[in-house]
Amino acid sequence: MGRSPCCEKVGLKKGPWTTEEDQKLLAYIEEHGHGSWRALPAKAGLQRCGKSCRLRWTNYLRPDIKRGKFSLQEEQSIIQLHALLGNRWSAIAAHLPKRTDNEIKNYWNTHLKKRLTKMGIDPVTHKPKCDALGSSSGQSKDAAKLSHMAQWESARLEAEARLVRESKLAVSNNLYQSHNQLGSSPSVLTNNSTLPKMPPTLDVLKAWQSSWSTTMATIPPTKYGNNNNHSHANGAILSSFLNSTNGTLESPTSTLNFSDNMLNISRNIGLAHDIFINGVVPKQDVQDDMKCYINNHHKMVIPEEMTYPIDNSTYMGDDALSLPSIMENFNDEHVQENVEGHNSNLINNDDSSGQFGNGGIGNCNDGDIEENKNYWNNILNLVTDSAVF
DNA sequence: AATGTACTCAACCGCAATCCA
DNA sequence: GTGGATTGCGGTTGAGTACAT
Repeated sequence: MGRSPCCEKVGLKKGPWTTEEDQKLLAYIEEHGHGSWRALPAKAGLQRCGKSCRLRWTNYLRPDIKRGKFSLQEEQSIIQLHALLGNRWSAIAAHLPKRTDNEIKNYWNTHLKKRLTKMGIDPVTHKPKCDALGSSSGQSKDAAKLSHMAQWESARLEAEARLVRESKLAVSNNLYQSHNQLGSSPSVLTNNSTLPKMPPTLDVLKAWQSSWSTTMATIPPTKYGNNNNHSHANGAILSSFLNSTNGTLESPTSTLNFSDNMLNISRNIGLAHDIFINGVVPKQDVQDDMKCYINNHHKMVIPEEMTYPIDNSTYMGDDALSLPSIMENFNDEHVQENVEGHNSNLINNDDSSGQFGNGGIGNCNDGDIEENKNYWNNILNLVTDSAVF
């Protein structure tokens, strides 16, 4: 039988869009929003299928799209993210503001892939091609560790990307609602059926929490000590984050509106990320403080002998925030800044982030860390050099 | 100037996931 | 629980352009 076409193809135009078509589509979406792509072309007076309209909008006409040459930093980010995520362009795009997955994919295929190949680096594995056979057992062991780290980081990035997307959705949802409440010009947006659905935030966080537990449980017990303790600790911290919103999200009419909540939660995940992933470890009294807080507020007893997940050599000093102070600082004006900071951690080629070096991911020993650093530095240096010439 | 080749990137295709009645 | 509709995503195509011969 074959697959039925996504829409009636007879008489529908294909190929490049004309400026007139662009204007029609833009005008329609500006006035009505995009509820159903299937019905949109007819309403907008376009001889196109809905899918084509959606694509044109998401990849070209959307106002929040940056076009033009990729910066060196963007290139570096794409290479780093591709090494971790593979061809998951939408996940990569979530970390590159204002760039579409299609654009990144094209740029990778036409520029970066070739450049890496020229450098003798396999664009799929991101390893030097001469190492492709993985000759010695030590190398394959390292490769396995890196692969494990990549998988782990990949899962985290995916959740983070999803959170960012949902946060954006929530913000736009609030904007729509504010817009309507202000009694602006009539719009289809006043029709509830066309409003974006509230994201399943608690589900996301619970999935996140569960992913922490399961992933941490797979990490071998080297510097992390007892894995079970870690998954419990992570679960406890994240439970407290969940419970800090009383187990439910405030309604948009409460003092803390939905998007604020999203930002707060994002921020706390970012802070948890700093603590557990970036290896930022508060000193002992702050750790005790955290345990005490969890105990008092959530009736969860944290065993005294619980080891901190990361080597104390990465102790961050007196500026460390205790969990209670994190909780109590929900509404400060730096929330947005912090969230953005955490989201862009990966983009910064900055060792202080610890993402690719300083004891950041999983159970790296010093050798692994050095190797990772060297690997990335090599790639980035090569990219920088080739970009100059 | 004409022709061939390589490159770019917008757009398409089709599968998979998700939504919803 | 089910099936159709819708949306998201990654792979691929091909028209337009730049460059080489």
